[in-house]
Amino acid sequence: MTRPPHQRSPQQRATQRRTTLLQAAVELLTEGGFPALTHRAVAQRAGLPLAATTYYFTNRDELLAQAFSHLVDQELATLTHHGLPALPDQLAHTDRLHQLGLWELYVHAGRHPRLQEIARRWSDGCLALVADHLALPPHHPRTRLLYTTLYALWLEHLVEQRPLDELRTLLTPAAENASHPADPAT
Amino acid sequence: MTRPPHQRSPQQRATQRRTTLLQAAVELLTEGGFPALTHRAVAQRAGLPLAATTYYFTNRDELLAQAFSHLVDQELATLTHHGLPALPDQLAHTDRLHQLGLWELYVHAGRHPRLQEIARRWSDGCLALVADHLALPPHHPRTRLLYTTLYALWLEHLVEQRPLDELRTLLTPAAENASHPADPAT
DNA sequence: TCTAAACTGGTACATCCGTCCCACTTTTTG
DNA sequence: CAAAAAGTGGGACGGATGTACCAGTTTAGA
Repeated sequence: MTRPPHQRSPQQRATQRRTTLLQAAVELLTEGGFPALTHRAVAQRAGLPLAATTYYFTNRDELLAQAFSHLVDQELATLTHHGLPALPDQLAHTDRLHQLGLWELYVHAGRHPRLQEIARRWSDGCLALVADHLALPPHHPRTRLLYTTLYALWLEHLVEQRPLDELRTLLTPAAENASHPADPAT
Repeated sequence: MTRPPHQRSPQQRATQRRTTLLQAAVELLTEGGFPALTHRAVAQRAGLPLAATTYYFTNRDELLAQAFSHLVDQELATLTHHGLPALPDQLAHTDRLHQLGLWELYVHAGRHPRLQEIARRWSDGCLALVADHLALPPHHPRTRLLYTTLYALWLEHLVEQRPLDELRTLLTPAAENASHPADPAT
């Protein structure tokens, strides 16, 4: 036991510092939006000196990109773990700003080609999730239809804080019928 | 001729200055995103002194909110003038960043209650446009369905720069059938 | 063991930002 | 016509930010 028990080797300590910084960046980003992502804030939240942020990430843009990637990975993992039908409950219970941060980054990617590939990974992951739910290939029209509807209702809920009823009914087994509005009632 | 010909009365000059500043703010916002909206940049683009921005708008937030409102008005007017079916061509031809700026502001509104009502005006306007296109009430399931699909495909195109084919087929008259994937082919 | 590389952390710098202040002119009001 | 109000423009202030620098330490490879 020549080392403190909570850190193995120095390069392991280094990579742990990296992820600590990344996690801090993600939290700040989701809590306060883009302006909250400053080197100083990240360092303080991670309990590390300011210079650590510039040492592990060349740019603020770099930090942003990697935080985005990190967030996408996390969110996609959570989503696949809980399954699509649990999405409405998750939206209702987990922090709204957390979800919002992800979508802010997604839209932000429209201006930065570097981020675009990450944005595509996010939407591809969501589409795959829907395909899995329907047991259909991703390119199938019905998969696409449910995907786009989900996409829109999700974001609309986050931004405008509208009720989730529509989304809920879409994801119940009866959605098979609901997504075919062939019945011209009213 | 006691006045220069290009300005009538002083309060007319004042309101014109207001709108000039607002227009400059909208342009900067759509060209460079949020960080581009600074008092100095707005003043410079409008050809006015820096203090004019703080004179006509108490806050940067005020300026942002009014610019957002201005942009929504503009865009909604253009959209209703050209009609929904022209949307894909418009998306393909007009500046992508311009459209993107609007959606950035829309998502940004999720964090600022003051902006939320403007965001709702935007989405309500879009929904009304779709309802008009289909000659159905806004609450009709089919209206909602086309609206959400449009919403998602539009934003996906802007952010990820994916082709617009899907959107195009949705808005052709044949969309009546395309939006009912009742045919379980494949 | 010795040297080059990686890592650490404190600090300094130049820049840009929002906002305030103040002198000055023009317009409206009583 | 006088005085109050609104409009105008130049400049300054305090604060925050990204990033560079550098002295010191620790680790890895010869």
